[in-house]
Amino acid sequence: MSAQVVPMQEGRTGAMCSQALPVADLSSLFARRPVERFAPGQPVFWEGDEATHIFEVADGMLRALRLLGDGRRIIVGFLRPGDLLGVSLKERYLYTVEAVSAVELRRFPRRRFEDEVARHSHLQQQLFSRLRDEMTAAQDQAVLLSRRSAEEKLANFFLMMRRNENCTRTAVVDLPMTRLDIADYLGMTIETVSRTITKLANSGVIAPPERRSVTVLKMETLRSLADGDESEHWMPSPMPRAQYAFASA
Amino acid sequence: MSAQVVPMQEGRTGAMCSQALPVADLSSLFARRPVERFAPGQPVFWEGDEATHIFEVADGMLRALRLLGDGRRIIVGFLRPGDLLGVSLKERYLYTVEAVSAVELRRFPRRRFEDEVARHSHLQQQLFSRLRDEMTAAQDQAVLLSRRSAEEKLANFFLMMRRNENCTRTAVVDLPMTRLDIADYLGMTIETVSRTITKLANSGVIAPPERRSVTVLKMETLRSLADGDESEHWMPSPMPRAQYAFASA
DNA sequence: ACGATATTGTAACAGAGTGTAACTGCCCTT
DNA sequence: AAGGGCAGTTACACTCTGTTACAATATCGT
Repeated sequence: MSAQVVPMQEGRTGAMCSQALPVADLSSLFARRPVERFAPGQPVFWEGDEATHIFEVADGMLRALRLLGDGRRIIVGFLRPGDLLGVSLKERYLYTVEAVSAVELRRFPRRRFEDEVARHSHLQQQLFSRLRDEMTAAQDQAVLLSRRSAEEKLANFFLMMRRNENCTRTAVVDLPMTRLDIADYLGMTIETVSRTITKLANSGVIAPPERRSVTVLKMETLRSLADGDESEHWMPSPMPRAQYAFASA
Repeated sequence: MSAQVVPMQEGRTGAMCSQALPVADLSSLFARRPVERFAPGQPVFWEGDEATHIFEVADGMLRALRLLGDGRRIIVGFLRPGDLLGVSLKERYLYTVEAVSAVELRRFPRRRFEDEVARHSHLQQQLFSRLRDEMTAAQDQAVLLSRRSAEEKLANFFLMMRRNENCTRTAVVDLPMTRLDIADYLGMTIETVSRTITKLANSGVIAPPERRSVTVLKMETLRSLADGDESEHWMPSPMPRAQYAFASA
């Protein structure tokens, strides 16, 4: 997930990590910047603020959220180390970002960031790639929100949060955020989150609820609950298909 | 809306529309391409197909959709003249695109498109701008889907579809798509769509339901129903705000 | 023009999810 | 150790939406 905010995935794949070259990749832009620390709950910037900086998450987790007029809150994504904040934005930030756990960030001036990117085509590629990932994540979230039951939503959520973790049959998934955060991300209420977690625990898919983590007991069952989406992760597609059209009606 | 698919907005704003310069803007790449026609219901490409071309909508309306394993269908956006299809994609298209009404498209090979964009920085700017719009739209859709009632969703939908139209107090909004399309876009069922439209008609906000259009009688009321989002379209933001952080806990 | 089919509208019912509120457990303060 | 505050859970009544079924209407093909 890390919806709106450019997941890293590949990032620096190890190896040539020295800063020999001036700008090896997007992350290296941030490498020499000082670390800024944010306490849990503390805001980094607000929706509507002038977008002066791009941030890279060095450590911890953050939430990106939007507020509706009547106070309803929507979390559009959670951010983790390696993610960038603020790339996809125009003159103003689209959402508020707050620290969930203790967070370390590095910031880079937006103008200079754009200059650097414009100057180096390989950075451009990377940026486009990140934007595409971000788009995909945003779309996936839309799909998740539109046509899925509480159980499916949570199953998906646990799997998304499991990213990084080893893919064993059982796993402990870290949940630094509160139930309210989860609810606002999945478009439900904290009560439904609680009830559903309890239900999953009763059916033995996960261990009895802990405060800040979930222990998955039956990974496969969880996967099947989460499924429905991902329909089938796209094999070449066997059938030939009409591609061009004849005008009619 | 036009969710995932890069709304145009500015596009060619009239004036210097001749193709004097080699590549004035993104649209001009498509200008000399032959028009392809698609009949209503006809697919342009499928989710998972290799992304070989970028398309520009010349006329008509299309829907971009994704299918879930169990047959559930999610429409991630509707496309209108000036919109581009396929820009945000990786090697494969993320969604299926089908014609809603009779459609005219122009296509451009993706490789060449990317070359052109990489070569001209002003095209890059435009492409980034479109991607940002697309992101915003995707996020707005997520917000719409997550925390809104049937009535709010439809009110929003009508307003989105009214784009272009003159902003008078009453207006006829074209709805080329079926109720099922609307339902799958808003994450509800056709019955709920029907009921809600009837309700809006009974309360005098819109005229009695017509098949392929809606006549808005009380634009302001519709706006207030749709509101809640858009919280306040961002005035400079009055209060000073802590921006940096002290580590703690 | 006519009938078949698809789309849309209406109604009754069931179920999932919500909201309120009470209750538990935990952590922190005093 | 007692008290307050907060996050989380649970229970219950209620609401909204989905489901199912059927009627009405439009669309299409012959």
